[in-house]
Amino acid sequence: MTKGQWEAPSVLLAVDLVILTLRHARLHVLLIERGVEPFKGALALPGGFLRDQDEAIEAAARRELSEEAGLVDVHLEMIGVYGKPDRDPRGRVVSVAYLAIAPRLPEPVAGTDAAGACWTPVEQILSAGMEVAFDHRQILVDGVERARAKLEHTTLATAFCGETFTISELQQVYEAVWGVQLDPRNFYRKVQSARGFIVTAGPMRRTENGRPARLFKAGPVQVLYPPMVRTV
Amino acid sequence: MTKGQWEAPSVLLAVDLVILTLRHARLHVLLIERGVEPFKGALALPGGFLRDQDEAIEAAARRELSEEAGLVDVHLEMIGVYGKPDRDPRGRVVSVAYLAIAPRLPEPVAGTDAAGACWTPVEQILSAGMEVAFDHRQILVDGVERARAKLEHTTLATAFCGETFTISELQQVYEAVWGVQLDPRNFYRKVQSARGFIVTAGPMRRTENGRPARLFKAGPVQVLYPPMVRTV
DNA sequence: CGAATAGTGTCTTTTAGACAGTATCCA
DNA sequence: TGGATACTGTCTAAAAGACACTATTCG
Repeated sequence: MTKGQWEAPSVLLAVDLVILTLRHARLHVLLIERGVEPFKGALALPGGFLRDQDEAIEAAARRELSEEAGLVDVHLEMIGVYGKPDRDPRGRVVSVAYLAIAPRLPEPVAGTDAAGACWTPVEQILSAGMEVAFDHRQILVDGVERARAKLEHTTLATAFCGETFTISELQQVYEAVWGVQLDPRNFYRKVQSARGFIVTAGPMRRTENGRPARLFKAGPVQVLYPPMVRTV
Repeated sequence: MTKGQWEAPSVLLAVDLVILTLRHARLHVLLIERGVEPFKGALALPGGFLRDQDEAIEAAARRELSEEAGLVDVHLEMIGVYGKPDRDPRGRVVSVAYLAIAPRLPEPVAGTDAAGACWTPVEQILSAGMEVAFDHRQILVDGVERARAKLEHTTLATAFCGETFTISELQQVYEAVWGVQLDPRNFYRKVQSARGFIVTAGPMRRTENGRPARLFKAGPVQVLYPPMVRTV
C-alpha cells in the first residue's frame, strides 16, 4: 500500500524468450551468444529491456522475436516472472519470460540481428550440462515443462507444424516434446477423435517416401477433449 | 539488448493476490476496500508495491498475504504479469499476480491490517457484474481459471481443506470451484484410486449429521494420475 | 424407527493399448 | 517386385458413469 512520504522502488524490466521448434525430429531452442557484459560470450535466451516507458510487455516480446529470430505471427504466451534480487549483476532487473513456438524453419535463422543465433537441442542443456547465462536454465526448464503440459490438453502441438501437416508430422511433435515413442495407429485414432483438433485441408497429398498422407490443418478448438494423456 | 548511451526505462513493481477459499460451499475471494486514490472506496484485490529494492517478489506476496489477510503457510503460486502501460493512473506500474489458496477459516479475517477486508463470492464478480478496481477482474478470471485447471491434474484441492478432511469435504471443493455436481460414489472411487492423492489420517472420525466419515490428509504427490477429468 | 450421510458393489458404455492386416506410393 | 509409409479394423483390459444397496450415526 502506498503510504505517506514513502516512495516505491523501481526496477528494470526485461523480456526473455524461450523459442522452441522441431529440427530433425528433436526439440530445439534458440540461443544467442551475448555480445556485451555481463556473461559476454556466453549463450543466453534472446531478450532485452523494454524499449521505453510506454511499450507493452508482450509488445516487447514480439519485437525481440522479430529482431532476434525473424519470427512474426507465431504462438506466444507468458511463462512467468523471474525477479530474484541478485539474478543480474547490473542491478534489480525483473524479467518476464515468454514461450514462443515456431513451425519448422529453413535451416538458418532468417532476418536475424544477432550474429551468434543458433538452434540448440534442448537435451544438451537439460540433460548434458551445457551452460547458459543468468537464470536462463531455469526459464528454459519452466518453458519446456509448460509446452509438455499444454500438449496434453490443448492443441498447441499444431503450432510446431506449418500451415498444413500430416498426422505423422503431428506425432513427431508429441514424440519430440514428450520424449516418448507413440503407436502411430493409436495416435491416429486419438487425434481424429479429439473434437476440433485437426480438420482435413482438402484432398491434397504430399510425399517423400511411401504412401502419400492426407493433409490437415489446425482445427477451431484450443482446449482438447478428450485430452492426449501422457501416461506416467 | 543494452546499447551505447541508451538507458532502459524503469517501472514500479507491485504484487496482487487472488486469495481463494471455500465458505458455505461456495468459492470466495478476498477483496479490500481501497483507502487511497486511485479507486478510493472501490473494492480491489489485496496487494501493494515492493517494499524495497532488495525484496524478492514472492517475499512481497507473502508479506501482503500476512499483512492483509493474516495468512501464513498457505499455497502460493504465480499467475502472471499485468503490465499494460495505462493500467494504473499513477504511471507505469507492473503487477505480478499470485494465486493463494486458504483453507476454511474462522468467519472474520484474522489479524488484518486493512479495515475493509471482505470475503466475496467469486460468482458475484464473474457473473453478476460487480465492479473491482484496476484490471483486477481479469486477474481474478485468470486466477480462478488456474485453480480450475490445476484441480484436474494436481492435488491442489487439498489446499482448500484443513490439515485433515473427509472425502465429501474434498468433493465440495471440486463442486464449488468447478461449479458442477459430482456423484459421491464415483468421486469416492476416483479419489481413492488416484495414487498418493490422499492418505488416511488415523482411524479417527468426525461427525455433524449422519454416519461419521473417515479422515484423510494430503498425500505425498503433487501431480495427479489418473487426473480428475472435468467432462466438457 | 426415520432421516441423513458414509461407504461398497455391480453393471454398461467408453476409452486406451496392443497388434494384424490392407492400401498406395517409389525405385 | 520389395520397401516404406499411410490407414483401417479388431480384440482386450481398464476406466468412466449410472445407480442399487448396505452401514453407522443421531434424535
